[in-house]
Amino acid sequence: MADPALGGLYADMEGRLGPQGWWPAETAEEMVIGAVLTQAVAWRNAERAIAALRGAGLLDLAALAAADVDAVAVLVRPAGYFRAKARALRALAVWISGQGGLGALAARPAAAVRRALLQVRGVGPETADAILCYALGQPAFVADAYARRVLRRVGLLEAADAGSYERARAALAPRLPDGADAPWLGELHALLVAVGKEWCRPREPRCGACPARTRCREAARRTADGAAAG
DNA sequence: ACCCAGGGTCATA
DNA sequence: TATGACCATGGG
Repeated sequence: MADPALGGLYADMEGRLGPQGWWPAETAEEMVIGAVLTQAVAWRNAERAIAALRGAGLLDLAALAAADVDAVAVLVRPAGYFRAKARALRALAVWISGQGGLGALAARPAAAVRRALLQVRGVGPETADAILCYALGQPAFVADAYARRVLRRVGLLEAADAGSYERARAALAPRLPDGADAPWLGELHALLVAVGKEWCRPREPRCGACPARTRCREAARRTADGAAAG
């Protein structure tokens, strides 16, 4: 059943932080490309790779599907893991093109599309959910590390559920508010990331909700606690 | 010289 | 199912 606290948390974060404008991409295809490039890397670095692809005329799926993997690898090098990401971009572009493009995928059942996305090498659960939510308009929640950390901190996720992506996703799915659509879930995720970024920083007093050696800032903690109370 | 960042794969138990 | 090694660049 729906958990009213999730809606309250959303409202409070939105009121404090305002619209986050995710996903920062000009087109749905660019969003898909960015989803791969930002894996385990600061968004700043993904942006450099995106700019390089744009400069080479490779910022669309049809072009990537036909491009040489090694040439793509050189371009996306600033995003790290460049060989793996070049291969993933090509595999994803080939698959999506073969399915008739993003428009055709958006019209298919989300669960089936998710399973298929996970078969693409280089696409894991988080990337798949991000694509579903931000590029395909499906009501998918991205239960990434920031979201899990913040939701656990504010008491909306048990520690055991916050430990892994799939556990968190399974625990949250039935509690999403009725009518939680893609724009709402996308904004919820963006807000959770914003709070998480502000909340946990290096070289601050230790925070139990953070990864080892990560420390938290007191002011941001009040923001999160306030959001939990609201 | 570390530690971290908008993950995922693969081998292993 | 769940760990651990590995992938690689850029910023603090």
